[in-house]
Amino acid sequence: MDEEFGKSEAALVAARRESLAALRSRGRDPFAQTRFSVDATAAELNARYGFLEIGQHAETENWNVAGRVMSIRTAGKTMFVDLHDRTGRLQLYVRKDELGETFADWEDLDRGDVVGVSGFMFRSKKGDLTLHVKSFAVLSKSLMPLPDKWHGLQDVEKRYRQRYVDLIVNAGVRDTMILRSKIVSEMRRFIDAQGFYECETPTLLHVAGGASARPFLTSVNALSGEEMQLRIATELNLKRLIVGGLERVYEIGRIFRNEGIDTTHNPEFTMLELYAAYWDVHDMMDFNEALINDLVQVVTGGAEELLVGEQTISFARPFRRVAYLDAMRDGSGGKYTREQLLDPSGAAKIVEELGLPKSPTHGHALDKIFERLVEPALVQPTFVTDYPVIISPLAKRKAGDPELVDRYELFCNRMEISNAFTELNDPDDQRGRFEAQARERAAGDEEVPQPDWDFVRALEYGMPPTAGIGIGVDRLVMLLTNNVSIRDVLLFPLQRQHG
RNA sequence: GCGCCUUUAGCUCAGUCGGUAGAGCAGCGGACUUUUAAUCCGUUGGUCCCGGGUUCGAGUCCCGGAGGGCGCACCA
Repeated sequence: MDEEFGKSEAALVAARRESLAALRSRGRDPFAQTRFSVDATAAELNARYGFLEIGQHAETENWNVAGRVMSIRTAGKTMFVDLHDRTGRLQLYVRKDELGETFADWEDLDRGDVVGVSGFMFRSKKGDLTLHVKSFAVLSKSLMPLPDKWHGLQDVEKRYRQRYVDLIVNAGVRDTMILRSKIVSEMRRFIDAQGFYECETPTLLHVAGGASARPFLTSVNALSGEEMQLRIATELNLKRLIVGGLERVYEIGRIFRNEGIDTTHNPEFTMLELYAAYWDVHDMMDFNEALINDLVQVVTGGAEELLVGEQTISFARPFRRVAYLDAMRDGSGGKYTREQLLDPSGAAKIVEELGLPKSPTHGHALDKIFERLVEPALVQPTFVTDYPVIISPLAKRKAGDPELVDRYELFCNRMEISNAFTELNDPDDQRGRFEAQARERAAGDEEVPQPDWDFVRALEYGMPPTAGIGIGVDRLVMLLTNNVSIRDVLLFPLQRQHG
């Protein structure tokens, strides 16, 4: 029969189909309707029976556990099986003299099959807590061969394209994704405790604004094919809700930017944006510090330090603070002054001196200079404050220093983690800045968003003084889970269609 | 978009100077009533990413292409 398949993967699948047929012939259809009542997880049983000594049994207590068979070790008329569920591993022990004819069903199980087992706990001779199986059900059949039991799945391409296989065999990936879920849920808990409303704003917009990025384009059949864009930020709609009087709002949502893909960028990513009426940028800094500190403690079980790569990063409060222009000055050994940096031709000259590619705009030049001179040193959490207004079109000017705004970015491990400011609520100033953007766009810079004039109208109704923040959730998770690529914290990172 | 690296059995990987494809695991058959990368004996399994070229002969060298990774560019 095997000859009919010829190819080795097909032969492996054929062998599994044969054991499927064998199970069915004995009335054990893995795909039949079966309701198996699970009453314990691997982790629960391992914790609960930690007291058992070698050879000791807890025969009077019966447990029902379900999971995937990940290793089968036969020893004559007994078997040891590793069962994996979402909480971890549990060893099973099976004896032919107890199961009789149904022992044959165990012999037809393959690595990867899903079973439900009932039995009692004991500690084996080698000291492993083990479930002694009294009865069982085959709950699903795995027809595909699994990767190497020891090396797991290493092929990066296959790991991303077939994440389900990666999750089955690579425990670290599962741990990271579960930790991500815990981080996001703790984020919600922390925010909700301060009276914020979680809001859902549209993903499909006529004008994607609130950031500078190329949007994805689509069209709506029900509106005669009207052109629409996927959002590049949630900012403008959340601020409309502040105008509407909700006062404390946030959204943890998917953002889409039609730009490059690399270790810190995926075209769709998750952003937390949060707005609080009657807060200013300093309130937001306190909030930000407390939130990050809390998340670090949740991840570490109470510590305020994280090992990221080779570095230990301390999240003890307060975080370091440095003003944007001061950081540039210090990063250049005192050479580059505020006057030079805030002058478009002065900044262009610095770009040239540093050997950076020529920048199309003053704002772009400042970013490049900052990236070169300051960012590499921002390993410990640092608030960079007092950004120039020219790179902050939605932030309020500093009192007494209108070239700067009340804004900060939080950097950690050389990555931007959050961006926050006191929101611009003067509609005339906002209109002026949008008009300036419209001119840049007309001059050919496609990254600059189209102005959202209705947003100006909303401000004309009166927005309370407000502070807002955006936090890149994926990058924060990278930091908290010690991963260097955004793909390793995304379940399904974008990949080119199969070639 | 550019540069570098990479692609060999289901998985993890070797493959020398260009000489006709290897291992471990998994699978299959067998032994074993406390194993845990179980062990022991036997054994199946290949579009060497794709397409050209050079050569008596290409997994190996050359050209083109595809997928993936990293870096650069882009990403306030």
